Amino acid sequence: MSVRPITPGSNAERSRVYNRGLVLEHIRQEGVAGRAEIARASGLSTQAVSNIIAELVKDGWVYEAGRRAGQRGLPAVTYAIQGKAAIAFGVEIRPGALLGALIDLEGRLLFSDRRAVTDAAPGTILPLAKDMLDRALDQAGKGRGSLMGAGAVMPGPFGQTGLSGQATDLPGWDAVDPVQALSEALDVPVTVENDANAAAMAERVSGVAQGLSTYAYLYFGTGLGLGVVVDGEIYRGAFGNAGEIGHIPVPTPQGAAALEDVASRIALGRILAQGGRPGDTVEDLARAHQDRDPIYQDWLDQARPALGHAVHVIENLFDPESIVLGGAMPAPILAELAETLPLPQSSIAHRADRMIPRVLPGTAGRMTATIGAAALVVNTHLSPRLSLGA
Amino acid sequence: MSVRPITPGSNAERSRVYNRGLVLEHIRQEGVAGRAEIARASGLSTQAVSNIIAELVKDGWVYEAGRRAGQRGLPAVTYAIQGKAAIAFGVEIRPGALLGALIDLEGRLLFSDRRAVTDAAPGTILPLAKDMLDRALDQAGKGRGSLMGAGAVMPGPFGQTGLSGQATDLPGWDAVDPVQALSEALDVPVTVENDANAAAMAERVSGVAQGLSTYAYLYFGTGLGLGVVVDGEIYRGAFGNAGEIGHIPVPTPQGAAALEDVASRIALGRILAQGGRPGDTVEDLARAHQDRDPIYQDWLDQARPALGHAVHVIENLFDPESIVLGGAMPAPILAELAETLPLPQSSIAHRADRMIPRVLPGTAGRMTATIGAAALVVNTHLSPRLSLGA
DNA sequence: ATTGAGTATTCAATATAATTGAGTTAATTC
DNA sequence: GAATTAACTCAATTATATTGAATACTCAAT
Repeated sequence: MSVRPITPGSNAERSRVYNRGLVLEHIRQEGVAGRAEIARASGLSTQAVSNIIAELVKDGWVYEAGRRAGQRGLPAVTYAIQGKAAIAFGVEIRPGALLGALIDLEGRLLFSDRRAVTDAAPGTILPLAKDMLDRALDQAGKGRGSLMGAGAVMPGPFGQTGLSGQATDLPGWDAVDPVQALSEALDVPVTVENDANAAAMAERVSGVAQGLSTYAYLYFGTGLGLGVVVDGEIYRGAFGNAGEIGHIPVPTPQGAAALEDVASRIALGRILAQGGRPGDTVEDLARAHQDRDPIYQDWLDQARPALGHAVHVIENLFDPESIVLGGAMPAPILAELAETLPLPQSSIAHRADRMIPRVLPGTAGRMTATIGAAALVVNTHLSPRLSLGA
Repeated sequence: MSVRPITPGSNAERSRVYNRGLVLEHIRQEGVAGRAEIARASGLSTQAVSNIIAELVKDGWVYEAGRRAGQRGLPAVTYAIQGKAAIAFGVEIRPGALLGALIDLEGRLLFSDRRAVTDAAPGTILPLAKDMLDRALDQAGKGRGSLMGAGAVMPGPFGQTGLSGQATDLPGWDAVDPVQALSEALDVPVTVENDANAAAMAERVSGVAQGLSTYAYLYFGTGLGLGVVVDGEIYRGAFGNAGEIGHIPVPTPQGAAALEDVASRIALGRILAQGGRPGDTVEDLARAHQDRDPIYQDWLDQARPALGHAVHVIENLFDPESIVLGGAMPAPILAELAETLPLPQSSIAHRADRMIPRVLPGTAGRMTATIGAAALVVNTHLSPRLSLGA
């Protein structure tokens, strides 16, 4: 607020970055594309597209992918993205562990690792992260030249606007600017995000949301988070804290309760523990699901209407193309939820001409957010927005 | 979906439009501003800002507003917006009436009118609208040269993406493309929006949201709508139907009910009618409020927690700077609601360092959306986004 | 009063990248 | 085989932003 962020003006160079992103975005969405086709889609002249493509070929980001036949006229030379041309690193910092992942332009996972830590203070984490990046590059056989940057996932809230105020869950990080600390330690530009937003990006770069540009992601992590992607860009709100869906009240037979007290991973783990079953790990939950444990069924019976309510609210307020369910939950549970959620008929999303399912199961597992951290970087290059001054 | 909107590429001319908008936006927010200051805020060179200012002065959009003293160095020449340099027309098409408004760059109302119609079909409305525009220009003493464009408010949903599907509430408009029909009839570029979004813009151009760029607007119209403005731009969602807050379920003592069945203008009118009081017009409601009619009190008792719940959801999902209450409700009722709404403590918006109230009373009255229609046009010129291809 | 530092501004030259228009190539259709 | 259509290239032009040098004005220190 008080510190107004510089809204960057445009000039020739920034236009080029932006237009280059448009070209890449189009190629990615179509798989292969010709120059004239890209020109029509972007409103640029064919000459401009030609120049940009030439630059991209020179940089190795795209390659010639044959000619398109069938039509009249000169067959178009098509181009495709050279995934391995560029890579991005992602780290996830949690109280008990440091996770890392390396992906390429097409979202392929080249490396992943997990290190347990007893102390997540910057002094411990930063050198570990640098180490992990070096090993990742080494193992993937890549040099720093092709590294676009790094993303980091940390428990929020962190002050997007400089005014943090609230304490983070990570001891020792209150006084530290994570972006600066990580940029220096890793020696690359760093983006910091919360888990739900990062996971949402993972789905766009390599997962089930590849064809989508405006969608929501319900993330099962510690609690329940909502990542919203609008036109290929993460929606953060005025203070960077949008998507706090875990605390919204949902109706239950016992009266209103917070969504994440009813429908989260923690909620399931808790009632399993109350019933004398193990419920701490993803595997515990998977077993409860597979055995059709009556306690799991109890959770499902209360989680389903609660999540259905959440879907209703998300659909009516955000009007997304679809809602993805993902995160630290066993894949079969996500699939079951996605298939059997009670979807309100009265929602604006309930339509006959709908092509995409209203709810989609996304990537499951503990690495989702970590991969998402790396996906953040890929996304800025593949669908840039001028307003971000990328 | 199938029809991908052309994401326009950037070039020198579009950059200029965009940068020109940045300059205007800065001047508007500051009241008066010097060139070097604008250059710092926008990242543009002072020379670029100088050129843009020269152009704006030539066009009459800004004027020299004295020199800034007090500092060291050469006193900066400051500039301010010449409100009367450009105007915008807004129309609101309803089943029973046609409303029109003319505002200038600074949001001042130059003309407003209301014509009752028995038939809202295009054949009736279009000539009437043209007539109203001509009279508006005449009465304000303005020529068409200073008219930037027109905005129109209609009952949605209309297919942003070409696929309408759902019937509109306006008979005769199903088969017509409103943008094209109105553009031809009025002979200016036309933007079409729903009432809540338009009203939200009215608040930004001339109302209580002038300093805000990301906020939400709860619009009391027929039912209850939500307009969301993100970074100065209307949030529409993937299919143009975002903000349908009226149908989301809220807890009541009698179980869950749709928000607009509990807290809307219609709901108040209905229970007043059930109690034998008149409740059709805004004046009826104002009287019930002023007399502290027990039926009004009943409505208030159920509307307050329901709206409080809505505020909670909006705050946690959108994280706005503030939420504005406005529309076809008597101003005293809006003020009472804004003051006495139960605001959840658990929301991310509940913070010590907050400068702006969480809930603000906005413009009341039946013309809000009509003025908003005109405000849409002003806003595109005063805070353009390159992605919109303005 | 004089000097120096700091800020705003202008002028002229340069740079970047997009557009335009004419011409070329290669396929399909008639 | 000619006409048509579509993709593409080349060279020239254009729009706009940036850069660097020079100038103007004011406050503060000497």
